[in-house]
Amino acid sequence: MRLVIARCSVDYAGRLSAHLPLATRLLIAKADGSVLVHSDGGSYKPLNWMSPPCRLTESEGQWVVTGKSGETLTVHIEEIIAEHSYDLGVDPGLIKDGVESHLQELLAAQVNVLGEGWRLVRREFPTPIGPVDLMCRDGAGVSVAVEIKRRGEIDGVEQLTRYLDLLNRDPLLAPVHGIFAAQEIKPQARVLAEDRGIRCVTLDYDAMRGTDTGDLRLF
Amino acid sequence: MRLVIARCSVDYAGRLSAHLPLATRLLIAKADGSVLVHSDGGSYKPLNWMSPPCRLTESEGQWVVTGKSGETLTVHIEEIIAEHSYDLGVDPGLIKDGVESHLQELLAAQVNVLGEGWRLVRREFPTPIGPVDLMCRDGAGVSVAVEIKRRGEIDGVEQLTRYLDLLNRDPLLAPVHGIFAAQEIKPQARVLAEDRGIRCVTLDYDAMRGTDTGDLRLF
DNA sequence: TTGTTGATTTCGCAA
DNA sequence: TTGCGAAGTCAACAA
Repeated sequence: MRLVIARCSVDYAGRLSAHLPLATRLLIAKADGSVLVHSDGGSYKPLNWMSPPCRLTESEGQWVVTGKSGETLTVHIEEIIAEHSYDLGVDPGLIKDGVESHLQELLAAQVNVLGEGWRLVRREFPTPIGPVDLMCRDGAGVSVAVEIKRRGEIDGVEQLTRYLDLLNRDPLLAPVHGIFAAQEIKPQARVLAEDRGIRCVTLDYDAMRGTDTGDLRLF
Repeated sequence: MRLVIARCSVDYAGRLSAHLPLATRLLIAKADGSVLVHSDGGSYKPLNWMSPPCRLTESEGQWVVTGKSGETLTVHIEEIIAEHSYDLGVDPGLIKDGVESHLQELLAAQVNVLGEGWRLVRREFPTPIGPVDLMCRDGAGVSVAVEIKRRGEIDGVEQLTRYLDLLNRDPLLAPVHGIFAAQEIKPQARVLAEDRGIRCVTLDYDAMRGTDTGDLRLF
């Protein structure tokens, strides 16, 4: 990995065009040929960059990085303030815990929190337009399709609506009710869901993780 | 901006939990307190990070970065291989050209390419659930709502469908037809749109930009 | 290889 | 401040 502090201007030509006026920035050239242009602020996103696969061609006062489909990132270097190079080796990678699939696991093990006497039919219930997160039957034996999101927005309601439209054409299943479950539900999504007769449930990840899952399960 | 090359392990605890085993990495501490942990590969996204606003607390062999809502990024530093510090100043920022709003401008100036005798009623035509990108009338005077996307996916078709449902309740406008226009339309989106009687149009940004009079290429 | 979905998305605009 | 849609989104996973 090469780190260069330089006064530079940058031009990108690809799906869009972008330009950065002359200023002092950090240039990172990674081992795979990718280049990042960072300023001393903003979030983790560089001001400009080229993703791999790509190739860096260096000439006097200019870097040209060419991407697979012809995009180019051109860095005009006015002055190099510092330059360092290090061998980092391959990174062992990130281990995550607490994403949407975990929510699905937890709720699948605790469908009783949706209502008295509910049971899980199956996770990832298949339909021609994709799998329903959870298929349940409520206390009265009525089918309920559950869509689980970390953040509940309109798209999720539309997705569940398409599933329900389809599932309700199956006389063996119909009527199929719907539940939209998320850690956080946006007001517009809630309004749309309830307007369509879909029940909204807010999930508490920490509470679900802490709950003993065995005590109310029915088989 | 501080650049540190170090053998370190990293733990994040926030909306999710994440862990990085011991390895050599680049640590970037920006002026606003944010911290980025980069490896020598991947894309522009760091392995782990903390977005501003946040605060970096340093102690012997350990950085603790605390975010506004209590998330923490903890970097356990085993060995510092190199450390540099630079004053970059404030960046003048990025200038972009070629995004969705430009597509809308271009098509608004060339609605005749959608059909003989078409005219623009207005851009950003207001409805209670948000503005329609373009409202037109075709050669026969029938209203047509146009939704423009850079990438046409199912969400965009759903969005246009909601507009059409609403607009067709207005007897002064009805019947209102729909056009889904994008630089690239996903097959599923095309099928759904055409199933609902919405016409799909693929836009060529370069051709539209190069055209004065509107010989837009339709595929 | 292609397509679809989630994300500690981030970012920008408007109400 | 909040909400919502766009992004050069990226990245993981399935078909």
